Amino acid sequence: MARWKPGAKDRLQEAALTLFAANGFEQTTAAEIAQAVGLTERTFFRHFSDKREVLFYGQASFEQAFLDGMAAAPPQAPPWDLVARTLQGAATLFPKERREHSRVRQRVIDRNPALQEREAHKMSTLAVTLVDALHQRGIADPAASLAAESATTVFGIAFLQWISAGEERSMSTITADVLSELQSLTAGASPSGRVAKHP
Amino acid sequence: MARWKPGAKDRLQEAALTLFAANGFEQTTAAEIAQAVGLTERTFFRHFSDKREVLFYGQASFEQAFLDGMAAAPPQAPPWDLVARTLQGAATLFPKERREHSRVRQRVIDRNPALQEREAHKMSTLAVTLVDALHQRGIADPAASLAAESATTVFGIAFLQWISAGEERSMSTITADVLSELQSLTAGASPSGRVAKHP
DNA sequence: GTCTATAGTGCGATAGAC
DNA sequence: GTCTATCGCACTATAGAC
Repeated sequence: MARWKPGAKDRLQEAALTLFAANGFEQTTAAEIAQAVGLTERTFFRHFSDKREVLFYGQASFEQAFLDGMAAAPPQAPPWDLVARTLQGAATLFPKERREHSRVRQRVIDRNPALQEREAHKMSTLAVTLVDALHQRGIADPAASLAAESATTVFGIAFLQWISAGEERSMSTITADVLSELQSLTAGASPSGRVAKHP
Repeated sequence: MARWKPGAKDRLQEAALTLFAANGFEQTTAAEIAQAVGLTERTFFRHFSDKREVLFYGQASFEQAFLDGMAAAPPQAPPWDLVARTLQGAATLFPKERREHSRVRQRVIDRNPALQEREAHKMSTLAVTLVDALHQRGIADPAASLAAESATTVFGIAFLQWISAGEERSMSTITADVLSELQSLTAGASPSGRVAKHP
């Protein structure tokens, strides 16, 4: 038996989500989270540079899924195709089994502005990563920036739909739908007669 | 003469920007900012709920300019027209005279992740405000969300261009350009032969 | 692992404006 | 007298330095 159980980071993350969901983010101290898994506050901050990060670590593999999707496109693919591919890559991160976990996590974030800030920042960090990848494919600005931001926008809207109550469709189905809605929107008219009709 | 000079909030903001630009955000304490204008740390936090907020207060009037632009559109205007109008409203906030101030502020933000988080959050707050306004015009989701996010995306990209070195065009010219680029992008091909050509 | 600075909060006191 | 801006002090948690 090892002196320390492995996976301290994952256990801290799990305990943190549970405590945040039960008692709220601000009401939970870093020391409490650490104690819950038999570690000290100091160790918590060794794994996570700040308290919020415990809910967001894993950004690298998150971004990689988007990049892998983009990489699956042919070299000369136009930007709009790359957006679609990128979203297909992202969808692989969200299989059915993760839906409930995602809902819990989102509920915690929704109740705390500091966590919303971090989430917004992680999305804009993702956009920067995607812009770089698009530049490397020879896409110039502002097309590259617009494509990258459109991808994160569509992803964000699709994700909220995916975790909404009663939603059954897969993430990849939803991202494709939202993406085509964006295309319709910019063409000057929404599909399904949605334009300017009062509800 | 009054015991307290009026406009303490504005004076704190001005002093904060100067100190942040000179010494960096983290190296500047709230107490230093307060002292610089003859107040105490406690008073600083009475005006600003947290240290970052000193660079972001004024969000309400910022958002109002977007809403005013949207309000100038006819009642049955399609979402895409509303995006364009919203951006025209936003552009009124950025006359030539503000360009240099915006550059200084942005340089401070660019050098600090915590400030980038706040900025990202303020943009997503703006998007929520715009979604509400679109809903009130009878635009349904996901069109409303996509239109709101597209507006903030175009604004953000246009703003960075507006403050870039050597840029002379007005904000409203740039937002219009970026918006039409987005339209071209979603149509499947970028203008000016930019697609998939290596630089 | 310990020590410390800073952010940020709560509450009571004070000093004018009205 | 009321109202509001400020101050002063005690306090906790975060986060980084040593």
